[in-house]
Amino acid sequence: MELHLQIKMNEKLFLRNPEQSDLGKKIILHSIQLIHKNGFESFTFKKLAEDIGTTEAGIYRYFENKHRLLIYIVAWYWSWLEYRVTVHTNNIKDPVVKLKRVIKLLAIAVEDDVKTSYVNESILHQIIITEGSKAYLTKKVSEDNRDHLFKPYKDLCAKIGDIILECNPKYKYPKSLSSTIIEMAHFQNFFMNNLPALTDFGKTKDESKIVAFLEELVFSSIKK
Amino acid sequence: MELHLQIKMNEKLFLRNPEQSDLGKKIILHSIQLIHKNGFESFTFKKLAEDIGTTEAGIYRYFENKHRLLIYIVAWYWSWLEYRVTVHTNNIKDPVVKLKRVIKLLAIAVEDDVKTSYVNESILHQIIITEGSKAYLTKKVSEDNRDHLFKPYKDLCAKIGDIILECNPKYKYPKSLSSTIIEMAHFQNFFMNNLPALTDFGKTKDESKIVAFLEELVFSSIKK
DNA sequence: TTCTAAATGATAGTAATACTATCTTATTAA
DNA sequence: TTAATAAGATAGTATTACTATCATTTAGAA
Repeated sequence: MELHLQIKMNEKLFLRNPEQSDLGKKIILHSIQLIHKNGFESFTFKKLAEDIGTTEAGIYRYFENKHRLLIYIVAWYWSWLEYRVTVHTNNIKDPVVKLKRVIKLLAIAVEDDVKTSYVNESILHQIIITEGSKAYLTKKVSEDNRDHLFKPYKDLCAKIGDIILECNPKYKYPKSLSSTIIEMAHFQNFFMNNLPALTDFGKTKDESKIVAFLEELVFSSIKK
Repeated sequence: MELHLQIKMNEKLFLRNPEQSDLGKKIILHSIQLIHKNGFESFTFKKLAEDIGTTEAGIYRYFENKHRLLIYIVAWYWSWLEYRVTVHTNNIKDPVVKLKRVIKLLAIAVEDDVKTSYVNESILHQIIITEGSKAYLTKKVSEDNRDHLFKPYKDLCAKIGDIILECNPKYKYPKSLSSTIIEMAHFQNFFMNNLPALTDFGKTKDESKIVAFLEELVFSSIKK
């Protein structure tokens, strides 16, 4: 049996659904590669079009602008991660074990997932680390939020917050701790690889150290 | 007695030192205002020049490009914050009290500091929250780091890390916890004001709740 | 199978951005 | 007083971020 994971995306993220055509899938695939290679700032629809072998106008039929495309990619990532969290915490009773699994899913790089052939999840993870917060760190954040563009992120945050509450129903900051874990899983990774003085992991580039740090941080906070 | 605080900035941050001329100070003052008003993405040297009443070329004599100017502003902010940390933790013996003061300095909005007339510190704080991480979240981060452009941030992180170690010399992650406090002081503020579902502070916009959250996070982690 | 609508390709064009260059005038320090 | 230095004025270029139009291909319904 071959599984195909299809993530339902908010219609406001795009002008034409990129999942429903070859060109659309190419746009996602190649934009992830290009952003990973050169960074979001130097990423343009022109370069993307050349990369794909189509024209700028072709891209604009799918996405209003490159920021919307970034939000799309980021939203896709968070949806996919929430799916993985669901799968990996499913039959587990102990919320502490659940939370440990979640931390690993957040902090450990993934292997490419065959189920979604037009997305390369391992480089996607790298992109989210460097570019993810740019999706919301803008003047338009409230407007975009009103259009529910950040729903996948908020859903994931809520889900992890619930697991935290399962561990300790009296803990006062489940959502803030949840967003802290999510952000720090990525930022500590970025720091480890690029500004190691901001971490205690040196240049080991060993993600399991981030996991250990986050576990200590989280469980000392929420223990009853 | 009138005090004038002069922060010595890394020479590589600029082409011509903006602190040493009227035009330079205007560039800093007005760029902070403009970035605050419209966001970094829509900020251009042309608009800045018009705002000041000079020409684009004039700005380019001080800063290579707008990203360098952002790094300058961010670096200035971290230097200034480290100075404030030094002042406010000076004669304090108890490292726990010190660390609490630091958390407040990080998380509570400042009033404009008369000592540095050409910088508006309160809106600067707002800018750093929204735009601060864009200074290093780029493809050039290693290059910029080699030029020591992030030294003020790293110095502050080290300083807070040392206070953490004073609280508990055996704590294993002083620097990572330090960078976590710094980043979360800002991110939780941004979330509270723009994406409140990611926090437990609602739309109260009450910074003291962020302080309470961070204190609980930090002190439960480092307690012996 | 044919018709029709939708998607794509090809091309052009515009305003703004991100610079660089040059020349002149004002300021200031030796 | 002169000689450097900073600033102002102006111009120009390549790239970016779009929008518009028309032709061609493709896919689905009649």
